Amino acid sequence: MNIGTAAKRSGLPAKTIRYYEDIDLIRPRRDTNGYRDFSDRDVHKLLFLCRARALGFTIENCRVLLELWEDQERASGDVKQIAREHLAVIDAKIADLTSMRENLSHLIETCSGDDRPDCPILNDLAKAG
Amino acid sequence: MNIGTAAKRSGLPAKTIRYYEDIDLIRPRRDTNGYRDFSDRDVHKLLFLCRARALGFTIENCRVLLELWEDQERASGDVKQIAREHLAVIDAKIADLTSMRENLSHLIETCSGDDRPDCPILNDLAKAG
DNA sequence: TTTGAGCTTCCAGCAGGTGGAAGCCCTATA
DNA sequence: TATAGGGCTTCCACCTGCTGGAAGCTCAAA
Repeated sequence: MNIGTAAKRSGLPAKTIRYYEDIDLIRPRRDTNGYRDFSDRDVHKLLFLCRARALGFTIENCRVLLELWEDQERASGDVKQIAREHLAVIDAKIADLTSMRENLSHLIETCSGDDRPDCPILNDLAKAG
Repeated sequence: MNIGTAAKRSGLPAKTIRYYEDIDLIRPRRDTNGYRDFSDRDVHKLLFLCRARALGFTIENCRVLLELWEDQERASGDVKQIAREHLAVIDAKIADLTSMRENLSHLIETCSGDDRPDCPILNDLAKAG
């Protein structure tokens, strides 16, 4: 099938699929006219990539996960290890954002938000270290 | 003062400070030898930027906030508006990450993580749409 | 045959920096 | 006074993960 069909079936934009080929995540065969020709297996891989990316795995994570997926002999422990490391990264990001959120919402609460110039948000950003 | 000193005082790497000059966030004057010469006010701005970035404001947000900070006449409502919009962005990111986290930690829980090949994490990533 | 959609490649750019090379400048020490 | 080092300068490339657009080919329908 052509890239447009593969895009529809996998949920990824054609541009992204070409990019994934560029960085060697997938290797669809080519028709005689030069068009990419995707097999069902290719689409399956693309779906895999789409889901893994939606879970926030990096491209390099995806590359390894895809290899593990294709390796009939792999141990599930290897996959779990990657997933756990990724979970730690997500947790760190959540913690980071939550602390930002608390700081910022506190600042917003203390700001009158009217047309007077005094503003605790700016004051805080500008305060001496 | 030289860029090294400004870097130490502001907590920003010298490279980042040069970049901020490049994109016109700051305009330190120059010594006759071509070296940047930072005033206390410049360092104050850099600290402001450092804090605002740590709160996750984009560079363009920072540009506006810095202008508002320098404008004695500005209304605190303008600042509050930017802050509130940014809070909404943070909340969306937290929601996103939290949902990822839940999916992933569920997958991890169901994975035995031993040396057998059967792995629910990969199965889920690969399942038919 | 012509139109229009879909495909190809390649080049550029987004955010927000970071790394490195080549080369000047300044100071301390031998 | 020569030299070694560290800090400064500019410029260019690279990072992640795409995305947009231009130029040009191919294909199917009218």
